[in-house]
Amino acid sequence: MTASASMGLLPREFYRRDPREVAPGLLHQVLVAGPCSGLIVEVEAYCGSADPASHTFRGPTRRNATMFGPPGHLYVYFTYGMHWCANVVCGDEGEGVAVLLRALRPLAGVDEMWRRRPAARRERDLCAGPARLCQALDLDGGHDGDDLVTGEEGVGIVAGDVPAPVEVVRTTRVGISAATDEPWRWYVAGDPNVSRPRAPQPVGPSGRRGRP
DNA sequence: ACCGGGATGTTCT
DNA sequence: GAACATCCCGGTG
Repeated sequence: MTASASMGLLPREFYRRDPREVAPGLLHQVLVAGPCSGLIVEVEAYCGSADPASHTFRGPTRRNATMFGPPGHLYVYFTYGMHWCANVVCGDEGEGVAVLLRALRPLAGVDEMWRRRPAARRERDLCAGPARLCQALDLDGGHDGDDLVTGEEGVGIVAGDVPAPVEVVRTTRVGISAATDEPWRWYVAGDPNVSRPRAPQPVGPSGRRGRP
């Protein structure tokens, strides 16, 4: 993959915006990684110094260097001692903002995804979750910093030939303990590949869940 | 379906 | 030393 425009790769300017704008715009675009690809159906925005849940909230570190770099690159990080997660760097260089890719609908290379994810039981489990999609598409620290615009390292995002989603749901983000009220998660309504159909409900004083 | 617990190690305070 | 942008498995209804 080397000829960006001819392959329909999204241009640098697409990413050079607030991640809360980019995130919903990524729904129904196609993430390509080597022989595999998937339709993006769930994303979250992380907003740098304005966002206590963002890796870049406290400034530059070794790990988050890519996120402070130019937009349109992949930021891949390791967590929980065993999982990788992939983001798309947004905004301008130095802002430290990005969009986390949380779920895909498998399109191409599905056999390869099954091989890499023996724990999956159904096709919709292959890429339903940020660490699952990285496992399925073989994204790890070796892809941190890869340029999605040139596609030179084999990863890119191309304009989907599927129409924009009919209905998009906006909720709070998943799996964080800070800024839990910010509605910076978007997913395609009704898509079975979404990792969690609902956002987690707040836990009340009784320890019980959900609605009073 | 929904829950709880364990795995596992890097990163930053 | 604590936290962690998670996942999987095995329990119970």
